Amino acid sequence: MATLCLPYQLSPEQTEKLDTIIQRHRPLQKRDVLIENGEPLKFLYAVRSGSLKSYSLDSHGSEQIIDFHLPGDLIGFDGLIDGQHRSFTQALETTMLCEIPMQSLDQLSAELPGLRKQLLRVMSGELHASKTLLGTLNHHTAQQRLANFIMTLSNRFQQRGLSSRSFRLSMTRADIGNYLGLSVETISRILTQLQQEGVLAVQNKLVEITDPERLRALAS
Amino acid sequence: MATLCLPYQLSPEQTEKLDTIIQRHRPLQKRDVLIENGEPLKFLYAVRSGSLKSYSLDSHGSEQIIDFHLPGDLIGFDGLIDGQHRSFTQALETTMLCEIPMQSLDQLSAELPGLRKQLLRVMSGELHASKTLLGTLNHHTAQQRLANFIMTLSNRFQQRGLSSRSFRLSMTRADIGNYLGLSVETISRILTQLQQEGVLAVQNKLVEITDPERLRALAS
DNA sequence: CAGTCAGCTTGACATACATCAACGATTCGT
DNA sequence: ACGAATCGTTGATGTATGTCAAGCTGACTG
Repeated sequence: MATLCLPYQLSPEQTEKLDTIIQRHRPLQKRDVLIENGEPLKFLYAVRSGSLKSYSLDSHGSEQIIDFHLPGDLIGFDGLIDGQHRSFTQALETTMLCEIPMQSLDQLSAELPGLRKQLLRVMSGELHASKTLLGTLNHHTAQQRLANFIMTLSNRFQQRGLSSRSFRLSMTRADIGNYLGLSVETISRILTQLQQEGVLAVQNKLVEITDPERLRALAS
Repeated sequence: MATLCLPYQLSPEQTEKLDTIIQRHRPLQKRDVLIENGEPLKFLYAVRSGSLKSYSLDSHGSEQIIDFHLPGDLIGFDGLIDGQHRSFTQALETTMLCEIPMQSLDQLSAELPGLRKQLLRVMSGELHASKTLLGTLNHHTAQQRLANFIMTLSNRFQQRGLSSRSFRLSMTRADIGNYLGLSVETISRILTQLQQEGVLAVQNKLVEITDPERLRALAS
């Protein structure tokens, strides 16, 4: 089960130890809330299938989407700072999770240097991704942002052994817009535009990348 | 020395152990480059005085500022993912640093659970700050972004026991603009505007917050 | 199976900010 | 201490993207 939930390079011995602390979580339905802001951090979660979004609420109570979580992702790192989750996390579709008790994880990471490094590596990777995204959003046009978003999804699916050419956008256009700092209308317009240019084939939630090379070029 | 470089709650015993591995680094002058992209990650650095900026170069070779580092900050976490620094880091003024060998830190963190937690906490905090900033930049006007930037600096200075009311902007207007995704001209215009409204008193690099309440209101 | 509603698309118009340009103010190096 | 370069300010103009409005489509529900 550990290999399903934490698909990283660990020795068989380490995997076995991990298995003893990882639990299966009940499946979530679309719109189910996994984590509420301010909740004590008792578990990290690993996505087995499905997807989720994390968001915070600003002073006016409107959603600010921080991240989308795909199969293989770990959820909850932002709460390590003070033992409280710092955002809401909600399922975008039917979703299966593993649940990893923080306390056991901490104990185990004392014994296993490999696990310790792995955890740091995952966090470091998230940090880097987040900072890169910042740069991307700051200095790019709407088209570049969206192209970049789709490339990033494609890459993440590929890393998990799923199709990088065609996939389902489980989030709404509004979610994408919110995440990229663009309006729904702009997302919609650019998707049709990319389709007209032969870069994508879009059919509702389904996206096929018909010209990966040009998409990559647009994303830079 | 450890207390200077890593001003976190650690026991005297832990502090003493840390002291044995922390080294003083030669002072940097303005524009000196501390870290080059792709360099192997041998040390983490802690800022004792002065300030630095981290940036990456996009495909056209132009700078994307990722972060500013103030006294008390730790530099280098984004490199843990694969043992390579993922950005350039350059001094904005004369700057004093401590240098912490990664290898010793790793060994030490196996012994000291408190240190391990502290490291995770720092990274988690950075992750949270970075994701919050993302939300801020995406959904706010130029004025709100700049107000937020100045509030954030103010808070960070306060945490380090420095004045939160007046401080020096060691980075150029262009740096601020780059970081916030705005043009130099916009930064300049909004600074004069905030001054006219009596929120700030700006004199070249020196900023005094004359109406913290209104600044906070603008930043939200 | 029909009605409803959330999600998506498309068009017309408004605006915040970028860009271009010129000039003033500091800082830096010799 | 001087000249040169970098940095900062201000004004005029352009444009990408937001906002408003209307209609369309697909999905869930009773």
